[in-house]
Amino acid sequence: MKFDTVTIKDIAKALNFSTSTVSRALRGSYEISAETKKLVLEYAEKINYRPNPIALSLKERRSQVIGVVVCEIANNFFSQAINGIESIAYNRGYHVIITQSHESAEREKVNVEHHASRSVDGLLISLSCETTDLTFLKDLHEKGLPIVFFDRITDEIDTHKVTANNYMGSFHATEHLIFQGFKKIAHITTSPSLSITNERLKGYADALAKHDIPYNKSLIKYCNHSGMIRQEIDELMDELFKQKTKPDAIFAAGDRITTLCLGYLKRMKQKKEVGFTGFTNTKVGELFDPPLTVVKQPAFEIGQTATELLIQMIESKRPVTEFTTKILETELIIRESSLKGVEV
Amino acid sequence: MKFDTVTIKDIAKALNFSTSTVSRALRGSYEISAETKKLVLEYAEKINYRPNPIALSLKERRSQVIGVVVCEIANNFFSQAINGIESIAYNRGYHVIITQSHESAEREKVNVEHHASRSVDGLLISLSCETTDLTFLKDLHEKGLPIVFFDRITDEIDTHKVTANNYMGSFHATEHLIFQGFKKIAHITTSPSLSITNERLKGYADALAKHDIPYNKSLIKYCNHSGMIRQEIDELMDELFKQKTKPDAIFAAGDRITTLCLGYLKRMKQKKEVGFTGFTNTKVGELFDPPLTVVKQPAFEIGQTATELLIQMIESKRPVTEFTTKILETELIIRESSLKGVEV
DNA sequence: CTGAAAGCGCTAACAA
DNA sequence: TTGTTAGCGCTTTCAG
Repeated sequence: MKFDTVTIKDIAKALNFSTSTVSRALRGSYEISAETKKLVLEYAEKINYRPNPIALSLKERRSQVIGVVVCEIANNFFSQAINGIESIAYNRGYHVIITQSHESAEREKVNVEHHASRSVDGLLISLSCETTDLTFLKDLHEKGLPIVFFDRITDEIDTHKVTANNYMGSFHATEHLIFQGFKKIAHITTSPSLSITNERLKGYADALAKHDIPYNKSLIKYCNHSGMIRQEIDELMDELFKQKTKPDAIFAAGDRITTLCLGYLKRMKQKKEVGFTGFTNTKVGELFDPPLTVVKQPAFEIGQTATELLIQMIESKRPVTEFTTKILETELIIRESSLKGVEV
Repeated sequence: MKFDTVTIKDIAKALNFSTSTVSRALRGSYEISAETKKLVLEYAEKINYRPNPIALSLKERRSQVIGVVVCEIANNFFSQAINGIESIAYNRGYHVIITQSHESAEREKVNVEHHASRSVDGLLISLSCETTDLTFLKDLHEKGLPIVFFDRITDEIDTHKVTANNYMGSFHATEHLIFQGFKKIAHITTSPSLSITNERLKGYADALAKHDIPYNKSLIKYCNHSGMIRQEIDELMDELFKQKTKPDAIFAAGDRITTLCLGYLKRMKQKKEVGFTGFTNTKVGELFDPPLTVVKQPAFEIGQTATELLIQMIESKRPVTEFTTKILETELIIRESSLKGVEV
């Protein structure tokens, strides 16, 4: 607490014990007489004593805090993942504090280092799309800070990772569009620097290949800001619809991108003509016009799994050296936006 | 940092100074020779020294951290408000850490006290709908912790408050429905314990009164969980449509409630018949079927304003005793969902 | 079973 | 200008 809070010292003084005795009584140390323990506990209760976690962190280098860094909480995937994180963490006695990078590499670094310097016990991170230099994370990792990557992961650091099966999610979504008869499927995706981008691109490409549809580079558009900036999407879409091979369907690779693309199509009155599906965890896909076909990620479970792995690392007696990468399956929810020739 | 980090002591040892000299040099104290300062600064840079904020907090009782407590980040209003908060805070050199109460009074208390005990410099809070006992906040406030309430505020604590003009927002929305010819306007709202609930209810009631429409209690439904639980909404809606006075329009008072009500109407195939408007900051209202009429709150600005006031309190030399309550105007965005007799 | 004392990293009052 | 010392709240050897 910040202001004139009761400390262990106050208890000691009032009860005429030493601070160490009080400390021991409070932590339920066995080497203390039942009577003293009772006395201390009761008095502490009475004056509403609360241990100071800052002092504890300084001493113990433990905080019972898990730091989370995501690009943006105003994103259905991440807010759901965070709920998964909290659901596990709180049950295991950890606090969760959340920070946003806003897709800025610099902000991400600042957040991570701030977490570390405030002694979080572990870090859960999904990388920003601007991030290229991972040394700040490597350093922390080498110093022994438990880190689990989720969603946007990296090969450069050897630790636990949890992500959706982006490859298969993308493959199925693309194949679904192909089954519907679409032939010129554009893929609007996130920054090429991200793991998810490549996984999804590969799924898309493999689905095309399987069905002998030529892979047309001009139908692939990267958003370097992953949908943070509307103008970027508008420009990409403009290009897309101005070039000679115009798409007959769009497959968007992210929550924000999906919404922005839809907005664009709506404004251009193309919503009904162009087949559409996207990676998004929105809960209101069925309320859209037309109802939205989506690739839904198990966001909550991803958050949970990442947190379980992290806590496992944190609480492990000896350094963990065996790491897993968990891949959770996505779900393709088919609604009208991807059905060919259906008028609502 | 957590593990074998360089401390001021290391620098002192290496350079053969005392720790205090190093400390002073680092903080740019004037009472230090230019040469020493240069030496220290350079060495610190070289070995990548980072001050330990935990130690600082313990000592200084300052942390350059602002704690935020909201019920839920998976809510357009709150995620936008948080972006407003961060936009100001980071420019002023504060870190922002976010926690969620999930509308649980207990969790809220835990989060608040955790923030306080980790020495946040100030607190930004929007109350959970379950909260009735505010003593934990009063205590902290009396001890001098700067607190600013936003959105869901309270009369019980005298401090700065920032909220939308819920009364007028609600009044205009209701009047708009009346202008459209709706006569049996149901109001689905949040928990009666919340400030916003009453403000919105009053706006609704006054709009009815102004147009001589009887206020019918059976058309008012409270969600005690503010839309966290779908079943609650479904039951309310069932009741609403089973009673003798069935609503011809619905006015929903929150982001989650809005979506859940819409989902219900959709499933009941009532979407086109029943007029609809709701408080929500969704960015995709126009993509809905039908496009959604909304009361939009200046969430970003609310976050910004609250943060400015908070930092002002934090940095004020003497205790602030004059408090303001800022009320920011909402915006009614009219789309088809509230237009009578329009078929899309 | 309990107390004294040191120390986590840092700052600041006091001395020199 | 610099060093010494105490102390923020707590835990933990080491003695008793």
